[in-house]
Amino acid sequence: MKFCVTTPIYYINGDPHIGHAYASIAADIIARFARLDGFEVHFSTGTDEHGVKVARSAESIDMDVHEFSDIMSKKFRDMSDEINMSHNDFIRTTEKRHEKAAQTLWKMIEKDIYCDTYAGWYSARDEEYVSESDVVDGKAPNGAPVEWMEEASYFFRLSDYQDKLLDWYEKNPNFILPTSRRNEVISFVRSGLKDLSISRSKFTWGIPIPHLDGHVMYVWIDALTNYITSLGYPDPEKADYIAEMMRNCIHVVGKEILRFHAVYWPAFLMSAGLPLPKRIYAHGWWTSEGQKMSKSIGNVVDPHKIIEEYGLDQVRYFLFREVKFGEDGDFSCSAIKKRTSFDLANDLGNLVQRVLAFMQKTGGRLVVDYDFSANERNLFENSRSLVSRMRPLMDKQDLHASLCVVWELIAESNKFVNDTRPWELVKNNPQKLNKVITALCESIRSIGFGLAPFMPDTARKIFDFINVDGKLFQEIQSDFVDQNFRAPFTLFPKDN
RNA sequence: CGCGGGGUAGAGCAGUCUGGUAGCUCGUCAGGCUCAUAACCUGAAGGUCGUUGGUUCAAAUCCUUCCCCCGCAACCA
Repeated sequence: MKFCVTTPIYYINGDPHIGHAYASIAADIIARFARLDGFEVHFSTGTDEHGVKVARSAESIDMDVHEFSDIMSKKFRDMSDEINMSHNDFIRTTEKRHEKAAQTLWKMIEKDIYCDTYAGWYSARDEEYVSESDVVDGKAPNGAPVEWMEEASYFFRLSDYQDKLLDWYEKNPNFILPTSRRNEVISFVRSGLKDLSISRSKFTWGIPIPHLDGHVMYVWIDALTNYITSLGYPDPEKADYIAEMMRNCIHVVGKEILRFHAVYWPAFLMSAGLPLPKRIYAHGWWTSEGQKMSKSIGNVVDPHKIIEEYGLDQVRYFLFREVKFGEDGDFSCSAIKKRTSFDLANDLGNLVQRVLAFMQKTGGRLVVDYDFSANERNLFENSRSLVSRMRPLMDKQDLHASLCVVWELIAESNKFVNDTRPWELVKNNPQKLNKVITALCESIRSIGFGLAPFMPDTARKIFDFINVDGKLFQEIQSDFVDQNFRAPFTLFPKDN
C-alpha cells in the first residue's frame, strides 16, 4: 500500500521560522505513522525559488540569483535535518527535473490556456502589481505611486472548473480539512472563479514557457507542480506509481496558501488528466508570546534556537500538544516549559523511570501466561489497542487528539502503579508483582510506539531500554523477546 | 447590511449540529502514597455559559436584538 505526504515548498525570500518547522514536523509525523503502519511512503519537501522577489533580494545584496538561491535553499535543508525529518526527497524548483515537469504540465493544460491582456495597478518602484482594493489615492499601501498597466499574459480557464471543483468537494467531503477551512473554500468558489493569469513577462527569474519567448510561468503553477516532479513526473514509466501516490497523497499546507492548493491545483490536475490528491490539510499559525510574529518586534521564533534551548523532541511534542492541529496557537517560553516539565518529565519520564528502575532493583520478571486480574488485563488491553485507537484519528490528521490518547495511557499507567502498590507486592506477593510489571511493560512499549511518530528520539530511547526493535506497530502484539532490560536513564532531566 | 470564525470558572479550551443535572488542562486549597525526576494518586473551592427578547415542561445548546474580538476579501509563495 502506497502513501504520500508533502510539506509546502518554502519560499526562500526569508529565513526559516517556526511556521516552516511546524508544517514540516506535521508532515513528518504523518509520514512516520504511515511507515510504522507498513505503508510504502513517499515524503517530499523543498524550496520554491523563482519569482521577482527572490531576484530582487539577490540583486539588493549584489549577488547572483543562483548563488543566492543555493544559500537560502540550504538553510531550509539544514532546518529539515535539524528537526529530524524523514523525507525522501528535497526538491528545488530550480532543478532541471522540475523545469521539465512544469513545462510538461503546461503543455498538458494548454487546451485551457489563452492569451489576453492583464491589466491592473502597477507599482514601478516595487516592480509588482498592487491589488485593486489596496490602492488608495493612486498609491500602494507602502506609499509607492501606481499606474494603470496592461501587458500580454496567458490565462488559465479557471472559470470553467468552478462546477467541477464544487462537484469534487461535494463528493469528497474530507478533501479539505479542517471542515471550517473547507467551508471557506467552497464559499469562495461559489462566489465565482475568474480566469487565472499564469504567465509573467516583466521578469525572467522563472521557468520559461515552452515556445513562448519572453514569458515565464506564474510562480504558483511552477510551485504546485513540485509535488508531481518529486514523484517522477513526467516519466511515462512512472505514470502508475505517480497516479497511485497522488490518490493517496496528503498535502500539508498553511492556511494562507490553502486556496492555491484546494482550488488552483485541483483545477490544473483535472485539466492535465492527472489524479487529484486525497486531501489538503490546512494548519494554523503561531503567534509568539501572544503577539503576531514580526521582524520589527523581534519576536520571530527561530527553530534552531528553541531546539537548542528546549530540545528537539520537546519542541516536536509541544507544537502538536499545545493546540489542536488546524487551529492557531501561541508559542511562549512559559508554555513550553510547563509542557516539558509536567507532561514529559513528570508524567512520561517519571513513569518509565519508576517502572524500569523498580524492575532493576527488585529483579521483577515478565510473565507470559497473561493470567491477569481485571485491572491488570485492563491496562494490558488498553496498551495493545493503543495504536488502533490512534489510527482513525491519524486518518484525519488529528495529531493533537492522537497525542492525547497516548497521554491517557500514560496517566492510566501512573494510576495503576499507585493502585497496585508494587513496593508492597515485592515483600508479600511476588507472583502478583510480576503480573503487575508485565502489564506495565506492555504499556511502556505501546507508549513508545504511540510516541514514535511524534518524538522519534525519545521513542528510540524507550525501545532501547526494553529491547524492542520499534520498526513496525505490529510488534506491539508480540511477546517480549528479551527481558534482560538495561537500567533506564532520565529521559527528560529537570534543570533544578 | 461583503464572507467566515469566536465571546463558557483566575488562564487556556471542550461541550452548541442531535435542547434535559456545566466538563477538561493549568493555577489555588486539602488529603493519600513513598517505587520514582520534590515525581505519582485522590478530593474540594471557583461559572447567572457576551447582551436583549422569544420558542419550550426544559436552552450554553434553537430563533431574535445589540456589543466586543479575530481572519479572509483574488495574482500576496
